[in-house]
Parts: sequence; C-alpha cells; structure tokens
Amino acid sequence: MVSLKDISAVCGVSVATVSKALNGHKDIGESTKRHIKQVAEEMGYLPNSAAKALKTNRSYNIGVLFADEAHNGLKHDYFASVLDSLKKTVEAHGYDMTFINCSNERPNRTSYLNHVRYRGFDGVVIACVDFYDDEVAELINSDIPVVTIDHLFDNRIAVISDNVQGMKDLLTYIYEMGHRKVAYICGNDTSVTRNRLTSFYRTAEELHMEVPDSYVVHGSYRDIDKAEEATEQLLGLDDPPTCIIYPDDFSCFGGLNVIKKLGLKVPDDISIAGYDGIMIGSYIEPQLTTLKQNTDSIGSQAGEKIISLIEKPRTTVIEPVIISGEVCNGETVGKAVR
Amino acid sequence: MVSLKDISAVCGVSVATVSKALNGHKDIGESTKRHIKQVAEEMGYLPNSAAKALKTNRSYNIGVLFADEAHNGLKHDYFASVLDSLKKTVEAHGYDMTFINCSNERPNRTSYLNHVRYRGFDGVVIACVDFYDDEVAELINSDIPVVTIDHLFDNRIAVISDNVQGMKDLLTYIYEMGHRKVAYICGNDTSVTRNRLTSFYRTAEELHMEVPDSYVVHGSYRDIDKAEEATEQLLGLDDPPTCIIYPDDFSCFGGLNVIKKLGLKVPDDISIAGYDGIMIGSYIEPQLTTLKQNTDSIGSQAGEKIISLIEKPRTTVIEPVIISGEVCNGETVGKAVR
DNA sequence: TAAAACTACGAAAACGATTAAGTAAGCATT
DNA sequence: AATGCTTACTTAATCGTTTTCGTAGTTTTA
Repeated sequence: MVSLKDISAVCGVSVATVSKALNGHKDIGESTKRHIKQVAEEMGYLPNSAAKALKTNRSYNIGVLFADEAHNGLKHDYFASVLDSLKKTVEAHGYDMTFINCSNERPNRTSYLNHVRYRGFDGVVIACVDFYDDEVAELINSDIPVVTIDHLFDNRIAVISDNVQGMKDLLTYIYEMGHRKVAYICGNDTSVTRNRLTSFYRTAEELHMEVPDSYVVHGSYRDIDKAEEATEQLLGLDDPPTCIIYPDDFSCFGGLNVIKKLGLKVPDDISIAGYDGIMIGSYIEPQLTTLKQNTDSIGSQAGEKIISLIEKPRTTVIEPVIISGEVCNGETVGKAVR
Repeated sequence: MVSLKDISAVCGVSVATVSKALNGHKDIGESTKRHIKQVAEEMGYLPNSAAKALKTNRSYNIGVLFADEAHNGLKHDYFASVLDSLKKTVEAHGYDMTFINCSNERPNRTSYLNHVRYRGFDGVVIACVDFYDDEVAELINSDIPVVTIDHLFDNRIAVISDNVQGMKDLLTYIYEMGHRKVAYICGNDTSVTRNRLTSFYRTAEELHMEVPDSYVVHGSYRDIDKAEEATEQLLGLDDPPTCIIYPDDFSCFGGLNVIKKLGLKVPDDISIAGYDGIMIGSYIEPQLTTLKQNTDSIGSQAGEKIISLIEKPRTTVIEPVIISGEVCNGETVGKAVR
C-alpha cells in the first residue's frame, strides 16, 4: 500500500507537504500541489482510514443499532426500507455504515456505547430496538451524536413517522367511506402504538364515532396468528365492526384468512385496512388499503440529521422531524353497508 | 478516553507491559497481569480500534457489497434474510459488518476494491450484485479474502443455494402430484436462473415430461407485472399447463391475480409454485407451495467461510458450499386433473 | 562458581496520517 | 538598509497501539 511517505520520496518533498497538498491546504504552491496530486494518482495512493481516524478522531463511519433479538431487524420490511434509504443518504455524504454489534455471544461483549467508542463512530442511528433497554439509554445519554427513529427522547433528534396524523387520515378515510363501526387491532406497547391508539380514539371522538371497548384489541406487530385470533374475536361479537384496522400490512393477511374461512368477502361483507404500505400490499387482489409510511424520507432525513449533528453540532436544531405518510386507498375498504 | 498510557501511569509499569498483559502474552508475571487487568477494568479502558488496526493491519471488520441500484438490496427479502444471518454469525465471532459504499454520488468515488483497501476490511462478502461488473471483477481478482453468495468464481469460495437440486425437488414434487404439463417462468439471466432452467429441463427429461418451448417464459425476478403478463400468456395457450412455476414467491401473487381474474381457482383449475420461501407465503390462503431456500444457513456459512479465510487462509479449502433448500408443500399445487 | 537459561519487564521504533510551530527566501515598506 | 510580511515549505510531535530487542535479576546447569 502506498503511503504519504512513498509519495514524498518520489516528489522530493516532506510528508507534511504531501498531506497538505492532498488535503488542499492553502500554504502549498499551486505547481507542487498539482505535481503531488498527479503522482499520488499515478501511484494509486489511498489514504489509510485507520491512521486518519486515529489522528483526527473522525471515522466517517456511522453506527446503526438494529437489534434482531426478536428475529426482526433486517427482515422487517419497514425498517429494511428505512435502512436502505439511510444507507444511500450517508453514503452520498461520504460516510460508511456499520452495524453496532449486538451479539451476546461475541467475545468480550461490551455495551453498545463502549462498542461505539471502540469503533469511533462519528454518530449513531438507532431504530427498531427496545428503547427501554438500559444499554440503549446509556447510549442516548452519552455525548455521541444520536438520531433515533420512531421514538422520541428528550433533547435528541428523532425522525418519526407521523402516526398521529397517519391514523387520523386513515380513520377519516374509512369514516368517509361510510363506516361507523371501526375496530382497531393494535400492536404491542411502544410509543408508536400509543400514538396511533390515542389518535384513533381522538379521531373517532371528533367524528362522533362510538368505539366500544371490545373494538380495540391488543395484539402485536407482524404476528399473523395473533391477527387471525383477534379477527375471529371481533367478527364474533354481537355487534361486529364493519371495518378492522390492523397494526401492519402483514397482519392483514391473517385477517383475510379468517374472513375467507368465515365465508365473508372483502370489502363487501367486511372492510380491512393495514398500516405500512409494503410492496406486496398493492399487488394483491383486492389491493390493500393502508397507510403508506414514507420510509424513503424517514431514512434520508435520519441520514441528513445525523450528519448535520456531526458536522455542525452548533447550528443543528434539536427537534423531532415528523414524516407524514399517505393513505393508500386500495380496495379493501369499501362503501359501508349500514 | 483512557489509553494504555493512562493505565501504565497508574500501575507504574510501561505501556508495553500493559499492552502485553491485556493481550495475555506469556512474558508478564501473573500478579502484574491481574493487577493491570483490574485497573484497566476499573478505569473503563477500551482499546482504540483505529490504532489497533493501524498497527496490526487487522480491522475485525467485514465489508459487504450489496448493490441497490435496482432498488433491491436490503428490500429484497431473500438477501435481507441472508444478510441478517451473516450479520449474526460474524458478530458472534467478534467482527463488525460494514457496507461497502456503492454510492455514485459520494465525494471522491473510488472503486469497490479501493474502498475496501481504504477501510482495511479483513474480508468481503458479495451478494446481490451484478457479478459481471468490472469493479466486482477487480475485487474478486484481488488479494482480499472474498466469499460470494449465489455466484461461483474460479478459485474463490462461494456459498450457493442449491438451485439445481431445488428445482429438481420442486418439479419432482409437482410431477408426483400428477402434473405432466408444467410451465416455468424464469427470472432474468443470471447464473442462478441458468441453473434452475437447466435443472428444470433435465428433470423434466428424466421424468419423461415434455416441455414445449411455449411453456418456458423468460420473465424477471420479483416483477409482479411481468408475472401477470406471463401467466396470461401461458393460460391463453391452446394447450395450457396445469402448473406454473414462478421465479420467486412475489411473482406468484401476480399469477394469483390473473388466475382469479380469469375466474379460475388455485389449485383446482391451475396449480402454481413459487421459489424462495418468504414468510408471507406460508400465511396466505391457499398456502403457497414453494421451494424454501435456507437463508439462515447461507448467511451463516458465508460468515464462517469468510472468517476462516481470514484467520486460517492456509487450511481453508477453496470450494463452493452448496446449501440445499426444501420443498415447502403448501396448497397451491394440487392433484392434477388430466 | 562460572556460564547458561529463564523470567519479567522496559525502551524504542513503527504503523500512516495530521498539524502546530519554525524557517528560509522573496518581496514590499519606511 | 533594516524591518516586517508573505509564501512555501520542513521539522517534529502526536494519536494509541504492537512488537522486537534489550537487559536486569534470578534460577538452573555443569
């Protein structure tokens, strides 16, 4: 590997000069600068990131924390999309993206924070984890630049899908389709879920829709079995809902199964709506009505924010970024028959 | 950040001694070793990965190349699963995983190989890319330890899903269900596709099934529109097939749409089979018959292999690792009515 | 008892970069 | 002509490790 020293030898100047020339400092003559750059190019010079990081304390590397204890993480469509967009964004800024090791089996396991320090990540993006984990808290409370996704911490930048507005839009759409008896199967208890649920209740109230307790079922995300169970329960009520909102698009498939089994048809007999906007939803028959979260925007905003936090900490405003989604009016919510 | 020097000051020994004690060298007295380790622990010492890498030329970091030009990559279920498993494996061995920057927008764009050298990755895993890309070739032909996924290069370790056996098993299963007229919509031209196609023809021959040219349609992966088109084409034939094999599970959804539109029923009127074994396939109604690729095993094998290549290059045998899949006999392939 | 061998540690160079401080030469200023 | 200011470099320290080569002191061997 050719180093600054090699170049300096060839050019007959000191390493300092080479370094400065390559980094465009102004105290190097134009002609020398050109010559050095040319030689560096010819010799195939590449800076050594380790040396650079050691000296400058900047790694140009962003750590991402994506726990997969629950076998989620990368296999989770929503987060995979967000991650994909995040990756593109930071890469366009010249940063790389490294996963923060969260294996418990690894030798010398250290906390997330310690791992971040060890690797010298310039910043960290956290998503899809248990935000109440002590180690996550430790990371959040450290001096490392952090952006969280879909969870808000005090004094930290968060990029959040607008679940409040999203649920409001979705329920309003359903209302406008004539439904007055809408059930909601919500996901496991997270701030995302709480926001959606609150918004569900508030919107219903605004629309003067009554929501019997039996219409709100506590399920969990991407759990098709549970979705089936909940659907069965809802449709078995004396006064069943005319529309069911699921915690996510996958869960809808569970709903569809039960509905089919009961000999009912979507959307004629019962309407359903999902949440997320996964690709396959718009290709099935009938096309899924759902709230499409803007994963592209969430990922890219998270990327822009973490880089801004790293590069200009003083002028970066610390406030949540809310990304709105969009009702994707497919065919699974039909005109309500009263 | 506390460094070796700080510890050496506290312990009253030299940095060399501290380094050696912490790394378990044998030329340090037992009691000193214990003392140093304890002090290091108390002071919250963390090695500096950059300094370590600079000195040792080992980064304990694995680069992964996952191109997403085609908006695939992380959003691709199959590869996301593989990646997830790869991540777990390398992390358990104490390695981190970093994406190889493939953004064309980034400042000072360099080739993949140069980026790998710059970051000092100990090894690289390549998947889901255009294997005929010059930059990929450059990387493959370098002295960097490389493992490829689902593509075989001379003298390099590849971890490959057994598409030959997979297609054979799938077609044989379909044959055993009584089908004699089986069509195959294949994906775009890659070595994976060619293997499957060859195996399809060969297996058909072995089973004495005739495959008219019109039964083999060249489509592409995860392209639902194309799958719909191809399905329509196949079902419009004078002598239509009784079963259609799709290039992947997603494409099946396209097939299902067309079939439904034509007023046909799966599997009574027409059978279909996918390939991959994505989660949702086993939850839809009727449950998808497909060939489940063993993504866990593919990812973990790739991880084990790259680490073996890094840590014991001499004794690592350079040969492809073939991972077999499994027919997942759902309900979309029924008994053939002749 | 002198030589050889071990044991336990230290000094110093090195990895490849960055950067503050110094310096020599050339030029303008008074 | 002495001074100061630029310009264009160089020197040398430094980041935090690892590792080779010493070197005292102790123990074993002949």
